[in-house]
Amino acid sequence: MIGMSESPPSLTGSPFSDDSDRDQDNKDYIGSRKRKSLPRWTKQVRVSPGMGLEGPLDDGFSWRKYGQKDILGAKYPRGYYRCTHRNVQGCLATKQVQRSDDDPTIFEITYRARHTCTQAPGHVIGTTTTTTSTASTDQNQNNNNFPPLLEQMSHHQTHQDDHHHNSLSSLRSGLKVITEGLENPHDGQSPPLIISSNNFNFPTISSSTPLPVNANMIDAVATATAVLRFAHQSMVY
DNA sequence: TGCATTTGACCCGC
DNA sequence: GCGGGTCAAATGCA
Repeated sequence: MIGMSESPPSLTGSPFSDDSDRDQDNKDYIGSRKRKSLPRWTKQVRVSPGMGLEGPLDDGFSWRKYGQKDILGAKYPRGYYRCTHRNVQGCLATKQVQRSDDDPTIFEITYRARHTCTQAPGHVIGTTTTTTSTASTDQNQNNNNFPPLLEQMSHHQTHQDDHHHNSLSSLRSGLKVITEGLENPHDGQSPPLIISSNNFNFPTISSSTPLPVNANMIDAVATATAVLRFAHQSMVY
């Protein structure tokens, strides 16, 4: 599977170390429910008001909700999702969806562990939903592929403007992908990078253009596509 | 009937 | 002890 052949973020440098602990020792994990500090990364997704968005944002993967909790100090409950293929393929990817208190149109999505399933996120390239990484609790080196260089990608994608679908243009107007957490790779001081419709171009699925993509870009493209798919679905609804 | 969601309880880390 | 994260039974839905 493209993009998943690589090792998921690991703290120890040993591929799958974090997840495999839980995976191969799954019984122990279930029995003890011992939590380990998994690598995580966060992205914020802004949606247009009135889109009727609730619950998990469709990032191209199939998520199954397994819990919801009211978080202290948070206005909205936090939803807990895991990969639908967890049982079948042992995919340990999980995500948490927290609606922003300040701006209900912003959803903060925290991903933990990467998909090890073979599920295609509705896109031929990329299998992760990673757009931005915060590696909030763990070392940054976990994220071999994170954070995706959105700016780089944006610049690259700029050359593909001609391929944009007109029908998608309107959708983009209300979307933003906001990075947070880690310092800006350029200056380390900049505020979160905001990718909006003005400076972010979504790739086309059918594009056969051989892109000199790297892993970061693949992740970023996958996420961008996922967000776009969500917007499209919301529009359909 | 099978799968997804809800929700209270349980467990762990701080 | 508290709060966050997960489990699992109950429930809903197609």
